[in-house]
Amino acid sequence: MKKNTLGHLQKNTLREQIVTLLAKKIINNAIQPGDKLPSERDIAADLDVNRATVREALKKLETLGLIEIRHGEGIFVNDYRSSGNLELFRMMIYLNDTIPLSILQDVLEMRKIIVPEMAARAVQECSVSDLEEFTLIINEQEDILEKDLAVHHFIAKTSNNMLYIFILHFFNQIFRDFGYLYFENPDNRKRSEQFHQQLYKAFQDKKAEKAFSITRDVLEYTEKRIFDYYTKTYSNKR
Amino acid sequence: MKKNTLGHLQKNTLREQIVTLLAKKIINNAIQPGDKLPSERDIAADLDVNRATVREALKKLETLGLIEIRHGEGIFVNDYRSSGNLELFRMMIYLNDTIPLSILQDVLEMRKIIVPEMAARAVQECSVSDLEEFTLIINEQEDILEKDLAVHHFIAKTSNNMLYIFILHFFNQIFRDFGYLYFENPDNRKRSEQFHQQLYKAFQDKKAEKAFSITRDVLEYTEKRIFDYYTKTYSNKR
DNA sequence: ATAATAATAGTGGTTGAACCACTGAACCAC
DNA sequence: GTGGTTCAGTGGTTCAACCACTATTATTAT
Repeated sequence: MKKNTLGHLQKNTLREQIVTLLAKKIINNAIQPGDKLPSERDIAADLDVNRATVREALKKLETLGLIEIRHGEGIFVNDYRSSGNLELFRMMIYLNDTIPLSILQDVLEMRKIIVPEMAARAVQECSVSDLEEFTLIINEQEDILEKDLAVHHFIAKTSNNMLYIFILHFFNQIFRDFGYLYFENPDNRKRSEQFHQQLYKAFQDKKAEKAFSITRDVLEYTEKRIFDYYTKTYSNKR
Repeated sequence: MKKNTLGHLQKNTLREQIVTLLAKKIINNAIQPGDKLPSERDIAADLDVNRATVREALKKLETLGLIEIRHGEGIFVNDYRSSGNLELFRMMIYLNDTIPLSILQDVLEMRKIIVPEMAARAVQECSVSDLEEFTLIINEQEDILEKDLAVHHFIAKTSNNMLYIFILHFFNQIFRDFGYLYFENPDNRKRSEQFHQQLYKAFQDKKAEKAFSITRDVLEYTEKRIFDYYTKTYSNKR
């Protein structure tokens, strides 16, 4: 493989390789916020790829909020800690081999704040046909992970807050990738089934406060179990 | 929109025009989820632009979660309601001339849930040097809008939850563009100054519960004033 | 006839060279 | 100083061609 100053390329399409390469450099602070990147022509020459390919990669990095491209001036690195968006946050999770504990904590904490509130609101907005949909989810979905994700998505949709749907989708993307580990444990599977049943009853009875506490409790249980698992698995590395 | 002396200029690269054009078609359901878009070549020919330009636009739409590009197959429209991200949500605000009331409600509601919790957490995490930074923000920032944004950013940073920083940045992007209207009102300016002072005291005294209630109260005030303004301004259109 | 295989058409991915449009700096004229 | 002019460097766009992947169709072997 060709040696160059920016690093090596390996993965899928050339463009995605460039995205990953530059994103890593920025997130790992190899390139500092405010720094100016080499020109598109220089990057292309350095990586030995075409300028159009580099431009597509840069366009993605710009949409992720990692860089700012100024016509006639150049390409500048943003401070992703203050200018990033959730898609970037998600990317950071997958950039490393293991999900950093700090990020996991952040996600679980935010989830614990938002989801119970939204469950309470969903109860208030829940119509008869919504409740029927809830029944279908609980009874017809075999896979426990998919069922749990569907329940959360139902909460999001029924809350009638589009912003919540988007944020929840972000949560679900993460838990779809890591949740299968969680549900390998029979206790956890049982706890989730219990949650679904309890929550359904709260929706049936229109008890918003009940839905709130039920949801908060299961998320606290989940958080505890995930931390246990995490510290057990990686304790030797820390 | 953004305020400046002479008025609002719209920047317009060909690529961004294409992004806006296609995004509107998708969000307004002129193109349905699951639909296949014309090929890159056909789109380029249809719009009378080069294929490379179209590709850059498509790359952005893909990063926004609006479409999925499959090598050898084609371009497919996603269901943005379940696959979108916050950057897309933000774009939806600016696609129309006026920010839809429903979206405004969603944002304000979510803000009311998240920010007080984070303020409480920030108090607990707040160090002496953090408090000094808070002092600087309150005393040295002249512009009330910038000061308010800085206070919120301080809360986010001090809470030590990176996910919150990202979500708050999303809020701030919106309020930076619309907040000047809000602060034209002297009552609102005064209310915010009061909030900053009260919150600083809560941080000083390490009163997390106090910070929570103070923040919740000001957000409720803000929400009310914004709705008043909105319904007053657009009442004839509805 | 059927199943495996090969050719084909259509799609996105990449390339190279060229030119346009914008920015900042240096220089010039007033 | 102030305002133009030029120039070099940057991103934005174009064109024409080819590569790589996918699904379909035609062909072949059984």
